[in-house]
Amino acid sequence: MPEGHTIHRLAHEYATRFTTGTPVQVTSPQGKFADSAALLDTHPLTVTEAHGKHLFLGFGPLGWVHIHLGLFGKVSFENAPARTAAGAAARTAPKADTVRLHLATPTAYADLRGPTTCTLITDAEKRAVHDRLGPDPLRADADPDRALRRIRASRTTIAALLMDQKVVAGVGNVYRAEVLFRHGIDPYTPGRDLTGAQWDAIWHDLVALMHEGVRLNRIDTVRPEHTPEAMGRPPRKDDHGGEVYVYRRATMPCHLCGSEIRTADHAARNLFWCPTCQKP
DNA sequence: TCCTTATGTACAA
DNA sequence: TGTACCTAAGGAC
Repeated sequence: MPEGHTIHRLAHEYATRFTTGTPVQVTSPQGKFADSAALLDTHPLTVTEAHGKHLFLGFGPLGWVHIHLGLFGKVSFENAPARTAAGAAARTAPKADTVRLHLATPTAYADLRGPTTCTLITDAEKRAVHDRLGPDPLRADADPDRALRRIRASRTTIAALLMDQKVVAGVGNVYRAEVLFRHGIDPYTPGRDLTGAQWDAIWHDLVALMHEGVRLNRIDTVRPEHTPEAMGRPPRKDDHGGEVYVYRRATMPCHLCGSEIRTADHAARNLFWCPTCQKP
């Protein structure tokens, strides 16, 4: 389940295994990508790229596979030959195959499941995707001033603006909640009231946090002085792994001030914040 | 075994 | 603002 760090890591993982000049076997066991898979089958993958939560697999003149994981999408990699369909069927329950995109070489394979987008697109269509995305803290070409101009022109809350991929690309619900906590910013602050210094701090923190996310393959936002070891509290027992300040900690005490962490439905997502540490 | 939930987005009204 | 879509894990029974 992905925020931008996941997608950048996937771009790197696909590249490591498949941009080797070796022809790649491309199939769609689940069927929804079958026609395009047939077109790409046995061609080499030449380059991969990520912008925000969008992933692009380049097949040279044949175009790009545009992937968006949505809320549930996942990719699994194996550094081993793929089992044959017959072998796989013998080993698994007679449940429908959910693999939308299967890439395979003699030494590795990758299975994509549950994406909201997996389509073959042209260079022009890819450009259009980039054009509607804001700066990505994980890309070297990102211009944070572009984001600030949109933020300062908006009455929408900074919480909602951070999730708007036209404003900033790659930030999701966890980084949004955590970066606002780390800078003591009330999530309901209107964009136009955010100071340049606040945005500067948010942006540079996102760059650092998200690079760390790519490296660890995990969202970890707690400063060294606030870790469970440093503060003598039990580590987080949770499926997401990383240590966080507020994300999914509703009703639990704030690590810094002890106040109950609050949650609210905000623009169709769950927002989490500390009412004491994040004052207007 | 069923139900809920989820790190997301697009589209309709 | 509500709804549709895609999958799998975890918890309640």
